[in-house]
Amino acid sequence: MTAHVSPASTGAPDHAEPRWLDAGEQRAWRAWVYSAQLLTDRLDRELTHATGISHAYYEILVALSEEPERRMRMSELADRCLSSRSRLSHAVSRLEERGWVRRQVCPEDGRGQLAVLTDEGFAALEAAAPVHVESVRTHLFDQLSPAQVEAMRDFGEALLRHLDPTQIRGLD
Amino acid sequence: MTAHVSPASTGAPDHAEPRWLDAGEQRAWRAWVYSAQLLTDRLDRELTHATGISHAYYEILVALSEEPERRMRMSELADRCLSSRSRLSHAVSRLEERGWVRRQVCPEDGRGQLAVLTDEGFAALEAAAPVHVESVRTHLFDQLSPAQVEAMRDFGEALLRHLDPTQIRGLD
DNA sequence: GTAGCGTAGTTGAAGGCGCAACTATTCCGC
DNA sequence: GCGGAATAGTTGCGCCTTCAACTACGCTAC
Repeated sequence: MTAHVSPASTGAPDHAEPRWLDAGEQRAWRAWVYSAQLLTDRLDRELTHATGISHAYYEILVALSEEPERRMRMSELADRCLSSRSRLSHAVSRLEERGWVRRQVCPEDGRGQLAVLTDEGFAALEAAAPVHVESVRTHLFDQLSPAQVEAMRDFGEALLRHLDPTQIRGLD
Repeated sequence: MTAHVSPASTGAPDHAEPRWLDAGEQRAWRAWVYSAQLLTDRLDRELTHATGISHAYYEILVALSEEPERRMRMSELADRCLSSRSRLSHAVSRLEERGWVRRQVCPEDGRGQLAVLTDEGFAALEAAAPVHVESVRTHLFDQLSPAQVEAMRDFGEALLRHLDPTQIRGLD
């Protein structure tokens, strides 16, 4: 997967010999990729089928629901949801069609837009939340020892510090 | 994220009170979701931009390259790549257009198809592999202590046992 | 041998997403 | 206060993925 079309050369390197993975690393890597993909797929699928809300949309609703007035600037929301501006804009348009979010020009900045969670949107979120938490319990926490949960957190936070230091806050 | 539209009730449950996450679980969960998404996005992006091969396509090429004759039944390949049949079928069509894979009817079963990696496909994979392994090193292994790598493996394998026991083999 | 069922794989339509181009507004220096 | 650069957000297009319908072949029983 990361070391199969491999070495054989040890002579003059083009750009330095790639740092191939050894067997142990390979195994750890595959365990990570597979489990991450299977878990995200599973959670998304269960949520979508039970509630009609994809995980991506769910996260938007959650982010808005956590704000004081249930409203948020588009770009802040995009950052919070690890989404591109474009993607968020498309998504908010769909959520508007469902009547769960509406847009509102930002008073302080005429360029800006606020996404506002409607009561219907909040209700949809309330209905979906128990389904989601149950999936997360079943497929994640119930499968791990407390020590593994702790390891997962450390590990996740280590990656986060590298990949996006700004996201470290907000881990309530 | 999983416990914000929350309790307040403790009386007669509709279907039993949801098992909300406590603060520690919440934090571990968020660290996991964010890091998993950021890492997969980053790896996919770097690979795609540097080589024109998405991570999904890369995995198909890798799977084929690991087979004795660089060929594999479509459904087996789909399982190996955690892909639906449909998705794989579409993807193989695109890879055929690039001349990296070709289809071949399966001799033993007239219903079946074999996906075969061409020499051009193998060459493309050889070119992409060093880029990919470097990304994985930089964004994953370089950020973790040996103990964390081990924890990641245990943790990933625990989830795998639950989510898809058939994938446990193949972690070379 | 053929009816009926199960399996393998493909296809087309619909929706999600990234990218690049675009509009609208604000900020800054003068 | 005005011109140009920077910022906020949207939009259209194309690719990817899903879902459901479909074709084609194999298997079993009668």
